[in-house]
Amino acid sequence: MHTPTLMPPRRRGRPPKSRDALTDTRELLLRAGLETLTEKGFATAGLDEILGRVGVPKGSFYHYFASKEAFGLALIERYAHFFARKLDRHLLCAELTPLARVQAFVDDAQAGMARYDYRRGCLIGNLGQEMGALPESFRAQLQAVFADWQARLAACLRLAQQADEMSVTADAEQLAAFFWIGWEGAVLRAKLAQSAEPLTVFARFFLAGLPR
Amino acid sequence: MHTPTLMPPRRRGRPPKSRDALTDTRELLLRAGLETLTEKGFATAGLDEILGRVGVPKGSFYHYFASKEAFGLALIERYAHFFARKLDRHLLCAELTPLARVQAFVDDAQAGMARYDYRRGCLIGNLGQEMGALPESFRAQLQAVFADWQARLAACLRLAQQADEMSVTADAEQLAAFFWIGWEGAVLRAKLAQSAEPLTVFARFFLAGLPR
DNA sequence: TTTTTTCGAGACGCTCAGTCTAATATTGGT
DNA sequence: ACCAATATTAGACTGAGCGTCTCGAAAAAA
Repeated sequence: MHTPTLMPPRRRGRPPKSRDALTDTRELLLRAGLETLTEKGFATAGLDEILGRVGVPKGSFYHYFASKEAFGLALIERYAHFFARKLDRHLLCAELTPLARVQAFVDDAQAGMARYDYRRGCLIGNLGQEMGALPESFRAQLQAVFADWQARLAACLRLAQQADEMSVTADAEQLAAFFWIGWEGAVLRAKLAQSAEPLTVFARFFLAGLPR
Repeated sequence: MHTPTLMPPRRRGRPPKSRDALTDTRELLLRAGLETLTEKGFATAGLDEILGRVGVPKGSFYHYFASKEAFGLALIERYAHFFARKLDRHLLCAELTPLARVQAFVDDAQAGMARYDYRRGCLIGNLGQEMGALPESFRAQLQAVFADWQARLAACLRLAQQADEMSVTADAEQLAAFFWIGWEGAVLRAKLAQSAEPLTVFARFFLAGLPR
């Protein structure tokens, strides 16, 4: 069962102090977890699968994480952070008009999904869908992440209003909420259809529907 | 473990010919499966849980269904049928203008989610999200269901164009696609937030964004 | 009646997730 | 240089769920 796919055999005992990001076990686990959970979700993702992927034994896992639940919460945090950075990179890009920034984000996300053949979705969306079977502790976390994304997008939309790309009477906050509500649906459909079309369709009509 | 919750103890042996919908075992299983899968999804839903809920032993299950996968496919079919009827009830309602019919569907769905405290979502959306871990046979089925819903809504939107509620230059088919893409996201968020707000927000902006 | 068909009952094996304990290597203090 | 404390790996262990199988019982058909 253990097929340390491409990692060198791991050494026992307390490790030397210096660990780079490529050998740090905790780091490895988080990365592998992210990949697996974005593809399969929380409940379906087997520990053994994640472990096998990076050749880490179970003992190590439970050294770094108190439980699968704790692991999940750590992943949310990490993913939220990663995503917020990506969002900022686009939505704060001074070289583009505010609405062009939104489109830039969409293009980026699209490329991201294509890169993995539309097998991986959005961790937050995946887990949100699974709330029915997830520890209740996840709910607040996930909602907080959405609130954060919404705030970032709303700020960009307000800039769009200032730049006269959109009516100043519109409610930027609500529009941002609308975007993320629908976006998660688009990601889900893209996974199902194994195509970028749902993403482009959603983005196109979102932008087209914005009050002038 | 077996707590035949509220069903009478089932009788052994070949059953009499007449079975009403309340005692037919296959029917019972499908109903219970629908409840559980809309809450939890496919992978998470344990057979034992579904079985325990209606007091049906495993032997019966595997008498009626070749596998959990076959059961899932049967559920998709049944849910799609149920939903198509609901859709028609609203979208073909002659007493309302076409766009009012869309709103009527939204209101209905909203009430439906509230009835179960926002724990149950859309079976098709749930399974779609899980495709990464589902038998590939599900994919085509699920996409077909979405295509069907899209066609029904598109027809309604074309009526809206004829009734001059919406620009005749708009692409009704694409708009219908847009609706379902986002709607699934809204259902997902409603489950997460345990509130109808995502549904209303999505519907409001969808209708408001329609080209005049 | 006798035979055949239909279905319910639940034990069984297998796989796999998640937990826990023991073993092993490194560090830091003296 | 040694020893204690610490960090990490190794893998055994438990329990749950899926799918199978055999058997039992009752209605239907002959």
